[in-house]
Amino acid sequence: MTEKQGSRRRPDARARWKQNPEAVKANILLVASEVFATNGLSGARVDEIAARTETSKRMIYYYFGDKEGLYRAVLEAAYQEVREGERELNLEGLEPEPALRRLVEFTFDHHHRHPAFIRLVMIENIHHGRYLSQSDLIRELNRGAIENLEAVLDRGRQAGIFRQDADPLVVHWHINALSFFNVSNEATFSVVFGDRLARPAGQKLLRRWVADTVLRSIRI
Amino acid sequence: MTEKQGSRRRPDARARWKQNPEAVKANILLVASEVFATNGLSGARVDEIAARTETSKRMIYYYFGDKEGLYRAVLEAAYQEVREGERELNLEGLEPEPALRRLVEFTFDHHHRHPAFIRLVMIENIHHGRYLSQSDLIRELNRGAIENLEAVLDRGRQAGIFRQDADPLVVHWHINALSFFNVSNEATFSVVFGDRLARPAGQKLLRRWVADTVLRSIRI
Amino acid sequence: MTEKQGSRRRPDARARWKQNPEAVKANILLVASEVFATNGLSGARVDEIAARTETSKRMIYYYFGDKEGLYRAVLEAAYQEVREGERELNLEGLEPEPALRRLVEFTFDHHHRHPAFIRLVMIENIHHGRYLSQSDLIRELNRGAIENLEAVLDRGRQAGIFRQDADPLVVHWHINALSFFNVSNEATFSVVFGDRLARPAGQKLLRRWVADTVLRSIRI
Amino acid sequence: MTEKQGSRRRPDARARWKQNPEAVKANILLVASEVFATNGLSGARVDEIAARTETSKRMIYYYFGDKEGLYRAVLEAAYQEVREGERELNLEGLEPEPALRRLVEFTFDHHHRHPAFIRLVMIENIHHGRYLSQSDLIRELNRGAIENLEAVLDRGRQAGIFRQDADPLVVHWHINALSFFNVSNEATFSVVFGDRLARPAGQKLLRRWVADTVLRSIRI
DNA sequence: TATGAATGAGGCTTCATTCAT
DNA sequence: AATGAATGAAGCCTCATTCAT
Repeated sequence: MTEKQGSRRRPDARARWKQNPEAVKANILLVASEVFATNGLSGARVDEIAARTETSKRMIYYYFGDKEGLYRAVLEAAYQEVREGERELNLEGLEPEPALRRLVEFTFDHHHRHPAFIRLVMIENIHHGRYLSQSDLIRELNRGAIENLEAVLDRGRQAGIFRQDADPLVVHWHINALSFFNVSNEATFSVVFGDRLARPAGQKLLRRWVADTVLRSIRI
Repeated sequence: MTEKQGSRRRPDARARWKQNPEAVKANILLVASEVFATNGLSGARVDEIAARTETSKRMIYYYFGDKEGLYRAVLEAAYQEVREGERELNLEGLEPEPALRRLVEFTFDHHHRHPAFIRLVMIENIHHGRYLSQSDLIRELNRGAIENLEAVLDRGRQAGIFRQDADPLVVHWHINALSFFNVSNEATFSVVFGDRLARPAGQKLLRRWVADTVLRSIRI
Repeated sequence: MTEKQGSRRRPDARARWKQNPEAVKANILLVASEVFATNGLSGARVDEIAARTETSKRMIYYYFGDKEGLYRAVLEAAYQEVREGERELNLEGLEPEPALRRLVEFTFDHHHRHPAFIRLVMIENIHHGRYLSQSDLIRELNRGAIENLEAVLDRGRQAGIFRQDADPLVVHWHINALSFFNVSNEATFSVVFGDRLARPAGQKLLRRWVADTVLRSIRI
Repeated sequence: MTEKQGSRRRPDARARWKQNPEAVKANILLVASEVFATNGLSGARVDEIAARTETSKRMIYYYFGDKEGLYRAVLEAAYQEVREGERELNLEGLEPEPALRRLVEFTFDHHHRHPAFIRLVMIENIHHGRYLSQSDLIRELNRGAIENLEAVLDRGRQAGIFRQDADPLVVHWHINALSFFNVSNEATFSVVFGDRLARPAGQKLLRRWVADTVLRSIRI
């Protein structure tokens, strides 16, 4: 009697994925994210993605249409995941200076911990932002980032410790430029100038330098 | 008889290239640089490079071995050209602060004017600096950059206006990070946050901000 | 409980098809007929047929076995529909000449009004009549056509106005050749010689020409 | 000495084709013509064409771009070959009636002897003349056909034996319709009505019938 | 030194069909 | 009777590279 259950669902490894579209899609996205981040859009091989997946190449086309569709989905998922991480920051409870320092350090650490995301953004820039511009979702996701920062700057200005002309977009640009470059250009920078800044001590130094620099740039 | 004449009396545009290996190589490099910068290493097509060249596909293989060899040559040529531009700076004649500001502005402008070079570096980072690390030439080229900066910082320190702990490598990193990101991430940044900073007024604002920021970061 | 209600109270458009095998089959045949006529057997896509249907792809296989089975069914249905149209002609009440003229004009008009049928026959000829020859039904359907014509010719012969050697099969061939070609080759003929004969005035001209020609060919 | 020749050109079977673009292209076209005529555009397989060729699949793409490009080339070559056959007719030396009869019989025989061409035209009609309309060459080729016929009709009219209202385009249409249908619909016609008309005696009968019919249709 | 022709390996994608529920 | 998910085989095409002259 209970045997019936057994015959109804094979509990083998493959069957776990089958008939579970969300899991299959998530699995494909995860693998594709790695492969695209490692090899770029034209460098990535659909065959390699499929091979590292729990499912087949055919399902990639079933769910994502074509290679570009998969790349777009990977890009959206990456931005989404990243922005979700930022929600937990809760800068409102801190004084302006500590809040800003925390935001910088968070961004620096975050980019450092997510090189695959950084590489996807680099790749997307190689493609002139063509695929990103096709996504409405991503534009929305990023509005919030500026608003959070603006609130901190406002409080700092009212407290008389931040410059009146501090431009949230410029400060956001500033924080991201340093945090992004730290990861994106690590390879060539290390080849040319040695890896002193890439090693733990160097990263600690840079992290402090970046936070100090940003604060100095808007302090009165 | 008449055939020989025919081959001798063709001083047309194409013929000028032939029998002149250096010119042929330079022409190939110029075209390849554009194509690689636009499409990346795997995205570039040897056929497209050959078609846009004054010579034939066979010559690419003759002079550069294979696609990767051509890419390496393009990379070396790009770094070389860029570093040559920096020689004319002559910071020695200026006071430390103006000298540093000039260096920052020069770097910012330089990167802005050479997006193809920036893109080649981005592409090389996507490839983990693999091809750059094969080039001895490039490592040498860049030592000088640090030395120039170090001299300025030394003078500033001795004049008592720059921090004692100002690290030339970190300052170089800092200047480059901001100037590089400005070009490398223009596409995605504009898609997500609008192109206000990418337009002339925005670039002017950023240029000043970057110079101010760098100076503030090392001023006592 | 509430779920059962949910499934019972859905008398919407789609549900009307369900539980009614004949309607489902007819719907599939209608759609498949259009798609096969437009794209040919190998050019037609099962997915497209399914998508334009009120039901699902699975039902196509359930009712028709495979793509070829569906094509065969479409072919049979098309011939059947066409022959049914011919029943209403009632040539017996007319004198031989008017009867024959009416038959020609009817055929000409009929083919003109049923390009999808013509195209299915063209497609079947591309396939060397392979699928048609598998259908016993179709052979039967067509015997009648000859018999009708033969009766008219007999009456004309006995009246002394039609040639004694008028061969019903040849005359049938003749009528159909002209009426069929008019539709089947319209595209290429228009491309090469212009569409003068394809436009209404041209069709009127051809219709008369065809009827006249056929009559002249068997008149004494 | 003469050995040098031997070492310069390997006279084996494959080498005959190599380095001889026209021969390679002609070989591909010949094979492709058969395969497309047999299977249609979507039914034809590039792999099959390549396999039956003296060269490789790659060369098909080298010379013809893609499957459709090859199909277009086949179509053009087929029309060209057919029209070249018509040049030798020389109707000017004959009296109007014999000239017209000869033209009809020639067309009838010609279509009968070139079923592959007929099938290509059928296939092109299935595709709504889409590829034919892309060819400027083909339109030109066919103008001549009408002019030849017009000259014959003119002479007949002046001799008082042909109808004044005989329209060259309609007569051309008429001749072709019968000759074309004879080949294009042989398969389905035989399936439905038996192959009496398809066998030699039947073809002889039809050939005479067609010529008689056309002459009757324009005789005064 | 130079060129058009040639190529094999592998890339992306689509197809008719079947499975699990 | 019905459906969305799944699939293997095969389709078309492109790539970097080499050959023959």
